Amino acid sequence: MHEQDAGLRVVHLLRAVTVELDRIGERFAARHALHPTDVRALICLLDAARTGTPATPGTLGAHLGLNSAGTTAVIDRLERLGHVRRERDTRDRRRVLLRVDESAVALGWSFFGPLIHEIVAVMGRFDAADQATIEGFLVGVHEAVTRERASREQHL
Amino acid sequence: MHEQDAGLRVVHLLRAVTVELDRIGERFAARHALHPTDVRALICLLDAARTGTPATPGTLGAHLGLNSAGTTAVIDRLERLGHVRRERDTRDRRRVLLRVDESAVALGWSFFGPLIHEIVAVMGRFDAADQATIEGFLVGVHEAVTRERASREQHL
DNA sequence: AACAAGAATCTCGCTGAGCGAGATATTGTC
DNA sequence: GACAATATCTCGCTCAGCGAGATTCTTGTT
Repeated sequence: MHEQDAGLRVVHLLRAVTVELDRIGERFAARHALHPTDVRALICLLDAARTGTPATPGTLGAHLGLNSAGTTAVIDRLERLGHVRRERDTRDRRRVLLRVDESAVALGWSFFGPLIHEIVAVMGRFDAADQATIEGFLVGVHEAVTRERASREQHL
Repeated sequence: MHEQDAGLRVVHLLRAVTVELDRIGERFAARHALHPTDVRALICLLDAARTGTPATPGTLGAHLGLNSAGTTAVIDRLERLGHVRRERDTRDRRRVLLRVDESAVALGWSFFGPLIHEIVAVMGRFDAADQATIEGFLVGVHEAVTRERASREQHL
């Protein structure tokens, strides 16, 4: 069993996991009258809420790769469903702050909860040293993939 | 450092990697006048070609989660760009076989090549035992995630 | 203070991806 | 040969997202 073979298998596995996660996201979207983009937006907003970063249409659009018109449309849809509220920033009154509602948080947990549980269970099969190895590998892959993307965006 | 913390961090890492891979796919699509769906279709067709499975509009549509009309549109676009050819199956003349062109294979390598190289490099930092651990973990995650998706599709 | 330049968001009209319904061609079954 | 099943395609429609520009507010300059 050569290292390179293991590398190729791992690439395939990562891709397969990615595909499955995407599909789950799509299913989830369909079940809640959302579009895949809306789910991505919700995840982004929940992340921001969790880390305390203020979210605005501008930051959201940048994360999603949408222009301002598309971003407005996403927020309109989420607001109509009651997952998000628009609030004028009192400091800089050009800006709009996006507040996620309780329903959005609950929605997020119903999406990620079972997934987190499953993966924590898989991790539970390994001892502490192996867990550290796995985490180190994923950190490495994340860095490598992020670097790859950055270099591709550069010579655009 | 509790196991559960490691589990959560790993979940976040996997999600981050997924997001990055998706973005790379989108960039790649934009650079080659393709839509994200077209890239997914190409990957699907290349996989089929590699494993020798005959690809048809029906199987492709099923993999992509599109209906027949949408599938026809995807194939039209790929055919117009010269990446795919339609060929009537001589056995069952209702069916159309999808043949990927050389250009599509080259396109696939230009997409995956650097990514594979990066990840193989990350794997190279670990010894054989750790590589086996990593692979085992990813297999476990893949199974878990696939099971999750299946159970969600079930009670639809 | 008045004004220009810039920033954040929204509105309008349009293109095109993907859907539903139905048409067309081919195959296996009775 | 009539008929249901299967594979693909056509047509018309909806709506996500884009480009261009309008609107509202802020900041720096004079």
